[in-house]
Order: sequence, then structure tokens, then C-alpha cells
Amino acid sequence: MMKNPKPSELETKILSRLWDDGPLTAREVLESLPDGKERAYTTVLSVLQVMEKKGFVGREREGLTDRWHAAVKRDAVMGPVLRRMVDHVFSGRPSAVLQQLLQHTPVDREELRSIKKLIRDYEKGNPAEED
Amino acid sequence: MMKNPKPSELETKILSRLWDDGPLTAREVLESLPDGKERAYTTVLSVLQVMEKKGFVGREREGLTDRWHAAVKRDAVMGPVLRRMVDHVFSGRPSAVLQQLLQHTPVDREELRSIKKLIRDYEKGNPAEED
DNA sequence: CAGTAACTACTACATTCACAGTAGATGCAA
DNA sequence: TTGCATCTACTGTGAATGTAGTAGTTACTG
Repeated sequence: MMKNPKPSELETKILSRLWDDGPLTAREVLESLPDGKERAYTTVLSVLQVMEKKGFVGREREGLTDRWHAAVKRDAVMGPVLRRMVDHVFSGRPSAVLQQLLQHTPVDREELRSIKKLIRDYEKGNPAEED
Repeated sequence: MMKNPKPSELETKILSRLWDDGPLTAREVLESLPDGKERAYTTVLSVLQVMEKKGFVGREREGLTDRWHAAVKRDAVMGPVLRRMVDHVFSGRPSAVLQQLLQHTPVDREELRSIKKLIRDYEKGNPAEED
């Protein structure tokens, strides 16, 4: 449908809510936006409507209100975003991103385990050769 | 100096060039921008001038031209950006970011080594330094 | 059935971005 | 010393973004 019309900042936040907690009403989205910023109801609704035109979200009527859902997968959106970031800002070095991550975000034991597993799995899938 | 006035898309690309290859002239920046897009010289210069006002970059005269350099550290800018991304888009799970990374960006042997080292160091409670 | 509450559609608007043209300065080539 | 090339400063512009108001619709309340 669309190639990679990157969602804007606010659009991304909205998508994240939809990805995490399935179909939500505009009001629910408004009230659970991850940055806790004050916004008018119509602000979120407007953005949702724009996003619908862009194909990022869809909706179904439920009773007297609409429930919105993401129409694109998190991977499909964020993969390319990360890819661009690695290429454009970290000189193609994903390790540089990981470094920032470890340094600037909280990584609990569970997270660390996940991370190590990801790497083990990756190595299994891509037997160390290349160069 | 400034809290976290997030640089725009293009500003970030420019910063990335300055972070990687020290002071550059406007023309050098233009010609080495990581997305390979065609732009006028004055476009880059304009953006650099705006960035200077924002405190992102500085310059020193060298002969008949200015050499621009980053005035903020990569970590100071990208750390918070990544942090926000983790919080707002990946529900606070840095591992989810790494997963996207492994899946959508090329990771050569050298990179994989770096990544593993980062994690070893992190576990040692000894976050790796720079590069 | 009239009033109110909640929702949606449509429109508006200030700001920021990305982009670039023009004019003026300055050094180099001939 | 005149002209060309290149640089910087300044100004402008279309589009996207984030924001919200207004009007209209729908349905429940009493």
C-alpha cells in the first residue's frame, strides 16, 4: 500500500498505544498517551483521522463510538525507522544503538536475559561467517 | 546548555556527519549526507545556521570558509531520543529494540563481537566507553 | 419529546521543517 | 583590476505537524 510513510512523533505514540492495547476509543487513546501531556479530545481525534487517511489505523463502530486499531504492524513501521536511524545517525553500527540503550534506559534482569537470548538465537540463525 | 531540544530529522543527519568526521565545511556536510539525497548548498547552510542558534553546532573560520563542529555529544542527544523511543513505542523494553535491530539491520561479525562485548561489560557493571 | 452528554466531521491556525533563491563579500586568475 | 568562483547572510515558501474550535449527530434521561 504505502512504502514507508514514517508516522510523525505523535502518530507514533498513538500507534504504540494501539499496538499494546488493541482497539481503543479516541478518548482512551487520549488518556493513556505515553507522554502524559495535556491535550484536547479533538486533537487526538483529528490525528487519528489523518492517520486513517494514511492507512496507519482503522476503526469499527462499537455502540455510539468508534474503536480504533492499528492497521500496520509494529515491526513494519519500527523496523525501517530503526534501520534509518542506524544508517543515518550511527554510521550503520547497531552496536552503537545498543550501547546507548544500555546506558540510557533501565535494563532489568529479565530484559537482560531477553537480550542475551536474542543474541544466542541470532548466532544460531547466522553462523558466524561474513565479514 | 539546552535541555533536550530534539534535533529534527535533517539536523540529526547533519549532526551524525559532524560526530563522525570532526569539523566539516558546509559543502563537505552536503556532499556526505547519509541519505544521498540531492540538496542545494544553501539548504545545508541554512540548517547549520539554525542549528547554531539552537546550540547544536559551532564553527571556526578556516581560511575563507567556516568549519562546523558538533556542540553537543552524540550520547547527550541520542540517549534521550532512544530512551523516549523505548518508553513511548516499545513499552519500556530495550530488548524489543534490539530485536528490531537484529532483524532489520545488517550485523556483520565485527558488529556482533561489539554487541557481545557491550553485554559482557554491562554485566560486569562496567559500561563500555565511547565507540 | 425536550434536554443534555458524548461523539464525529470539518475547518482553522500557528509553528516548524526542508528547501532554496538572492544579494553581498572576498579571494584568485588572467 | 576586472571578472569569476565560492562563500555567508538573509529572506521566503510550501507542506506537515500539533493543536483545537465549532457545528452537527446520536442516543439516553427524565
